[in-house]
Amino acid sequence: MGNTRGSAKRLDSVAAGDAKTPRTERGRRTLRKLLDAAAVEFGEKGFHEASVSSITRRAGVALGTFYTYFDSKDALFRALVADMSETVKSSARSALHPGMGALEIERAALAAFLRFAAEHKEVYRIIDEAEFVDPASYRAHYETIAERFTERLRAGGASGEFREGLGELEAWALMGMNVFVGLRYVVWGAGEEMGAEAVAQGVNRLLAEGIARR
Amino acid sequence: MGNTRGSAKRLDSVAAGDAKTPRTERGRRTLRKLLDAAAVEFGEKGFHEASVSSITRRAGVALGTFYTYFDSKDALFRALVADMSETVKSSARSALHPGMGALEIERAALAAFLRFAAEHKEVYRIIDEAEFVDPASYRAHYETIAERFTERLRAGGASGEFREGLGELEAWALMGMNVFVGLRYVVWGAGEEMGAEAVAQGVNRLLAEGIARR
DNA sequence: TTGAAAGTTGAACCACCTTTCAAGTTTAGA
DNA sequence: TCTAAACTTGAAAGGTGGTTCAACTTTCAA
Repeated sequence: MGNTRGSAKRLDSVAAGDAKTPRTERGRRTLRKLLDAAAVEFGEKGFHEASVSSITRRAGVALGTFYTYFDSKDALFRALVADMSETVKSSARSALHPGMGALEIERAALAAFLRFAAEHKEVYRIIDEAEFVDPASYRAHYETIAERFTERLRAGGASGEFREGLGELEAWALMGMNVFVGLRYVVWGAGEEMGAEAVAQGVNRLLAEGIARR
Repeated sequence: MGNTRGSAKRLDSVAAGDAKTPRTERGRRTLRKLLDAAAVEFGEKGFHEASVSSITRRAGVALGTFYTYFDSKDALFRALVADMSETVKSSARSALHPGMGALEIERAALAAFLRFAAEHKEVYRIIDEAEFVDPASYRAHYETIAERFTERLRAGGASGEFREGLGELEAWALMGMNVFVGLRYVVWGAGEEMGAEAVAQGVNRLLAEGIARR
């Protein structure tokens, strides 16, 4: 996980949530170390197996320092989920360019999501575990993404590229496809078999044509 | 959760896994009480919040009795996941009748899955949590189901109802659709909005036609 | 009827981990 | 330079809850 640039923005969004805002440069560095260490620790062990002391050890700070920045282990997890949820969304957004066709947009968004997941496998796991540790965030995460899908489906309908009447149901179906192929081919299938582009291509054909013979 | 009939089979499959087989009728009753109580407890609180003492309290037996039947809290969870995974699969199987068209089979399987999920919401949660408590079972569960999907897609291709070349990728995509619409419309959307049949119908049309305008 | 195996009981043990805190160090602005 | 605020430290408090165990009760086959 990169540090030097771009992390400023991330720190903001985290601090806005459950972290206590540091007031010195040194404090910001320590908070960053804790967040990075926590992402690795939660990704490897899951929330309950992860321990605060192991996170601080990884971060190279004393146990007590943790509580300067977070009220609890839960608060850290919430801050991390909020941050990652934001990152996932913006990674998909950044793949979309004006002038793309509606179908092409879906392919590009999935490919971007898969590439992102390949680089940050821990994100998959942490967001999934939010279902049990912080259900409200989990729900909010998927509901927000489903809204994006719904908007794109409606836009495609309006432009005449998609059939009409597509809505929330289809949005959830598409989102589920994307999540599951990501789990299977990116998180589990470590690099072999199909790459992000091939998977996105196959799913896109399914979207375009369905499975029935013409 | 029913007890009197059918539970014999369930007990077998559980005992074959991580539970110690009872040798008397009384023992079988106690094991059943523990399993039923555990399903409720894990469903409500999740694995980590659930406690062995609360499960035994619910079951109306003493704390120590638990360890007559299970080596650990983990072993109980594994036994439950194995049992539920089996139940989910057979509920889909039982919805399929000879003479159905390939597309109709997919609709019926999804509708059956959704009806089952509506009646046993705790199953959804417990299997999902297995990703963190018992990853091997979680993976095995979805891989087995994906195989069924793959077989059905190939059969549909062979009979000329589906296009050819459908395989594992499409199987995971379909499975993901089903799981996510189940989460949204059955587990979260408590009864309102769309019922199982309507959801299955909508998803089926997506499968048949895709989303592109004809 | 009888006794050995199966099952039950719940207090106590114990390992683990989150959280606190008082004392010390560093930072940054005046 | 100086000092108040920010930050760091790690030992220890405090809780939780899984697991053990030895004494006791019930079952069932011979």
